[in-house]
Amino acid sequence: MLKITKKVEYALIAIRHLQENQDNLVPVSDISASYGIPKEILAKTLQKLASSNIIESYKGPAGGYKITKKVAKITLNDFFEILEGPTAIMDCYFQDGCDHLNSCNIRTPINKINDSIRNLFNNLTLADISQ
Amino acid sequence: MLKITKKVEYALIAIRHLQENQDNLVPVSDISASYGIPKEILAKTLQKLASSNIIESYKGPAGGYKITKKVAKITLNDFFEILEGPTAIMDCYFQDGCDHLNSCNIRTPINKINDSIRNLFNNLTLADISQ
DNA sequence: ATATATGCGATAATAATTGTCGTATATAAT
DNA sequence: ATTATATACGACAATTATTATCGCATATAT
Ligand code: FES
Ligand code: FES
Repeated sequence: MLKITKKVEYALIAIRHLQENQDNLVPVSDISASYGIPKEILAKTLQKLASSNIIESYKGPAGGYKITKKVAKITLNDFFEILEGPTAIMDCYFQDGCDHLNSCNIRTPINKINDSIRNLFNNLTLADISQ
Repeated sequence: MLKITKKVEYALIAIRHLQENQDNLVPVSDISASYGIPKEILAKTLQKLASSNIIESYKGPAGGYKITKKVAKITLNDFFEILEGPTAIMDCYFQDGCDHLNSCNIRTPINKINDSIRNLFNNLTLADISQ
């Protein structure tokens, strides 16, 4: 439990790689080959990051991806939520219609813990992944 | 991603319930009925907690579970690890033989983040779940 | 034109989680 | 002694989430 997904892992690896190669356009195949990441899954992940303007994409030969300047300002929480939706250790942190809400005796403390975790991820940026 | 399991959710609900009923022995069926938790799965979870001496078990009629005094000192990290094994957002935090170790460019930052999360859970106890 | 690269939806394979069933053991009460 | 209640434990089934693959479309540099 409490695992990040491979999708996020791959994305973080890619972000760091792009940060270390800021001067070049890097195609997906380069990254997937370098780190042994399945190409298609990485491609779709980077597409999502591109549509969120975290990276820029260029099509065609000699095309690829490039990091944007704002990357250093993207928090880990934003990054996670772009790829995986709301960060919550239990669904009922966001979901309003929880069946057990009436009888539930742990909602408040769980939400506090969740706040702490979100706070942690809100105070880290993608720049912190490259150190 | 980053979800706790139902097993842990159920266990936390049970712990809080037992804390609120310290004077009685509470059978699994009471808790499972009160919160709509599948009985068998809760039973096995409480058995694990009993064998770790977090709660005490009494067999036979009028038997059930009872909280121990040391509960307030059990950290959430210990609790999680009893039920789900090592707390790690990625396997390679603990696992030594990661295939990607040579090429991996995010191990150090990921491990730092993991330390922060473990630190968070090490500074909360089961008593904090009952507030 | 052609080769290379991203963009996108559908679907398959795998793994993890969640839940069920059957049986054994202990014990209090009758 | 017998019965009813409760924990203890292992094997298995069902469900869900994650991970990976496939096919086709679009853009663009040469
Ligand atoms: S389980 Fe949803 S509110 Fe507690
Ligand atoms: S993926 Fe295992 S060390 Fe980075």
